[in-house]
Amino acid sequence: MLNRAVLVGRLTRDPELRYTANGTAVATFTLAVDRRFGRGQGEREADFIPIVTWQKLAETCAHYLRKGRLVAVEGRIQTRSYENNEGRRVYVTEVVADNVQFLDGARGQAPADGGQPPAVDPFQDEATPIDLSDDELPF
Amino acid sequence: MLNRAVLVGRLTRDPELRYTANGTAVATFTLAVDRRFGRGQGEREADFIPIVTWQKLAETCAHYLRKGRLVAVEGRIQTRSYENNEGRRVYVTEVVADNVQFLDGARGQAPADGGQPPAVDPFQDEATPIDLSDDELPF
Amino acid sequence: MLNRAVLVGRLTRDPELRYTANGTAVATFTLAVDRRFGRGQGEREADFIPIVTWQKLAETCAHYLRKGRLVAVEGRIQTRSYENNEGRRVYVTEVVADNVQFLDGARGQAPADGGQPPAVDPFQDEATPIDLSDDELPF
Amino acid sequence: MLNRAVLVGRLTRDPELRYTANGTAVATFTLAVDRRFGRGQGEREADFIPIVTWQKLAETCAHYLRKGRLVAVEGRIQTRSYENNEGRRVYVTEVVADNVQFLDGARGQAPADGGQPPAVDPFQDEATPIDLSDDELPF
DNA sequence: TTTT
DNA sequence: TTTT
Repeated sequence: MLNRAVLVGRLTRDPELRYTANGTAVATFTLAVDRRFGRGQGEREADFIPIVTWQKLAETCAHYLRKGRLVAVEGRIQTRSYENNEGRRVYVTEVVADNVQFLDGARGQAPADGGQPPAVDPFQDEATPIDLSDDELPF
Repeated sequence: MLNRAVLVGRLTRDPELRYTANGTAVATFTLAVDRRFGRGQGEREADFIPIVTWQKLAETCAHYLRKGRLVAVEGRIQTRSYENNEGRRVYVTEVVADNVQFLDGARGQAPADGGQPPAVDPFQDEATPIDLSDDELPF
Repeated sequence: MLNRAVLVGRLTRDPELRYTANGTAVATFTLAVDRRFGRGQGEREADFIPIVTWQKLAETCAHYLRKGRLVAVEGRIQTRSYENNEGRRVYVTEVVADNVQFLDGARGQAPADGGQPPAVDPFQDEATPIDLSDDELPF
Repeated sequence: MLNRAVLVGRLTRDPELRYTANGTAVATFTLAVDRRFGRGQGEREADFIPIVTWQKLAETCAHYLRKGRLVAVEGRIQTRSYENNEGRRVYVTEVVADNVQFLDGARGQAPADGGQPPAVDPFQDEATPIDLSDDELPF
């Protein structure tokens, strides 16, 4: 009915880019979101939140983001389960991002994949949300 | 740095109320958040999102909410891991709610626990977020 | 860069439906969002937040919503200014909604405009956000 | 019932710090939130969103923030009206922030007010929301 | 298994 | 393991 998450944090590692069986790009990364607490707010901990992006946004993230970069992420919380290689059902909760903003201003840095920029303008504001529910995630 | 989730959905079952070693109330439940998709939006699926609440808000939720009730939940996404009874490390992602709004208007219904209302006014707007990071979750 | 508002509240009156010079539908209404405060949370006040919706979502809102209905609204905060009929510049801040969820379950009620349902399925989840920035708002 | 705004943008000028009749600190500033649109996302515009903060958070913002700084702001949308100096009723919509994150990493920069840091640790995560509804805003 |  |  309504499902929205907004996060600001840093990538714990470079994004991973894969493709589904029918060729749709999927990028995944983990966001470390710091949290302060305790009287005086001196203590610090982080939540590590798994992010998934699709299509052009996935390719943009894979191309421009890398470990340590600061980003804002908007999306919805998704739950899914899959059978792991030991035959166990594993439950996953992650954020499916439809908007990723680069907050570091590091456009001049070398891209994470060392390669060519994707054909589309990477600095777009919004992903085009298309029905991908039939896609089998490759992980 | 910034971590906010906002959800509207229905409880999949009555909340569970427990207490930590040092007596803090914790209530947990799962929210079914419907999602429509496909051309014509005819298809429907749900995300099932685990919710945790603490203290007075936990007792209020346990007392007034039950399976099927419509609520709005605000909180932050948290990740944690624990050792399960087979000695495996299990990773959990859930929403720690600091605001739960009852949207059904079913205040006159029998409470989920059939008992006495909690001492505090249940229709408060915001939980008082206190540092509970040392608390060992009983699950 | 990132601009998201999420609201749950009730319409203060029936939505108003208008059309821009080039025929785009625009619906406006005001949302009363209750807030509790004070020790004991006994006191209650409301914020009255102006909402704008466009296109199909506008027609759906105008057709199905009416004064008093409970809705969840997602969108971005927008500021604009215009010259009023006394020649003064007036500044307006409002929420441009791209998702409106009907929370009352009053699908069987008479529609606000007493007429035919719009051709599209009204119970869609997401508006199709199209560039309307050149449209001159008729108010 | 539920009222949450999340913004990332830049200050259009240094914050203004004032005090209410009974000595409560209030800081105000405007956030420019860029938006991209059009095919290719080449066009760019901004929403200019008025922000209000109270108490310690107000003093922290006034002390550390200045024009151009990038921040994330969380809060609720508030509407109020007041009589201006011409005797007209003016309606204002603004975001009352309870969390402001500094995203520039410019902790070493000279503070906006050129003075002493406030006594409290400025890098706290959350404002302590206290009932200030009786306070008369000095503007 | 985690980022600054 | 899921709600209307």
